[in-house]
Amino acid sequence: MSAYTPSETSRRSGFSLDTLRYYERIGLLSEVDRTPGGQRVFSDHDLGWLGLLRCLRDTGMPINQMCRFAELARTGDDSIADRVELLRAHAEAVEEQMALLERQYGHLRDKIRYYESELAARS
Amino acid sequence: MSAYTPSETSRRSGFSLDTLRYYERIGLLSEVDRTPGGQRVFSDHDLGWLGLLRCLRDTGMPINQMCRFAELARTGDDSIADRVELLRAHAEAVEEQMALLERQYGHLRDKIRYYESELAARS
DNA sequence: GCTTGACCTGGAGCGCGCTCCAGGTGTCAG
DNA sequence: CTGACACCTGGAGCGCGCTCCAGGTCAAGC
Repeated sequence: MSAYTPSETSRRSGFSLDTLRYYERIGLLSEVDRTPGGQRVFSDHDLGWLGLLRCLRDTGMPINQMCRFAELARTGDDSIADRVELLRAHAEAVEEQMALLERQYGHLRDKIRYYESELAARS
Repeated sequence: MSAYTPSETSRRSGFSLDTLRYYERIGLLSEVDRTPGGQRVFSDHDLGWLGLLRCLRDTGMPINQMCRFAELARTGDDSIADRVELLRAHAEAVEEQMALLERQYGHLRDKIRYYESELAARS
């Protein structure tokens, strides 16, 4: 169980220092350990959790939904069923998002091809 | 060359009335035709352009980049090379976005599977 | 002990992309 | 002609997700 400074945690998680503090403030990150002097000390467990948060953020989950997830996680094992349900719903949303993205990416490629042919015709 | 009311244009494009007006205001949508009384009349050409805007928005292009694209489009055929370059750069960004999304979707599925096994073990 | 740089807090501010509002005008069916 | 409803303008406001700031404290190397 290693200990990490705030800046190292920032580097490893990809969240800025301000964002880490913000996440703690809004309850996304619960009660990080402190030195006697009050500076934060992050654990491997915190880093793991941050990794999950990053995954959720990158897949577009809004903050308030992540807060609900965090809240469930704090209530212990009894909430696992609820958590898995939340994640499944999110996974479905992500699937739709990917489908839309791919469809629009196709249109984008079509448009590029069209412009390229215009370009060729003009030269 | 059909004509469309604002509300019909909204319905067809998926942009709200306010958004259509906003887009015109910031130059994303240039000089929409008007009735003698001053109400907007959208053309097939406008709808086509809105379709492109939708494609760009759905793939995450920021507004200011779309404005630059619109500006190029207004300058005529000479800007086609610049436009295609802009679109190609964007397409690359979209590819990265899709790759990240798929990677994180994988992690999400892993997490769900992990929770499910926890759930099974507890029952 | 002193310096330096990382870190602390509470709170204000920001950039984005709309969205809403008030107060007025246009259009069209009956 | 009238009523009802769609639409107009300029400008303010909002929700999100951070980000920045001032003014101070802590920790570690010399």
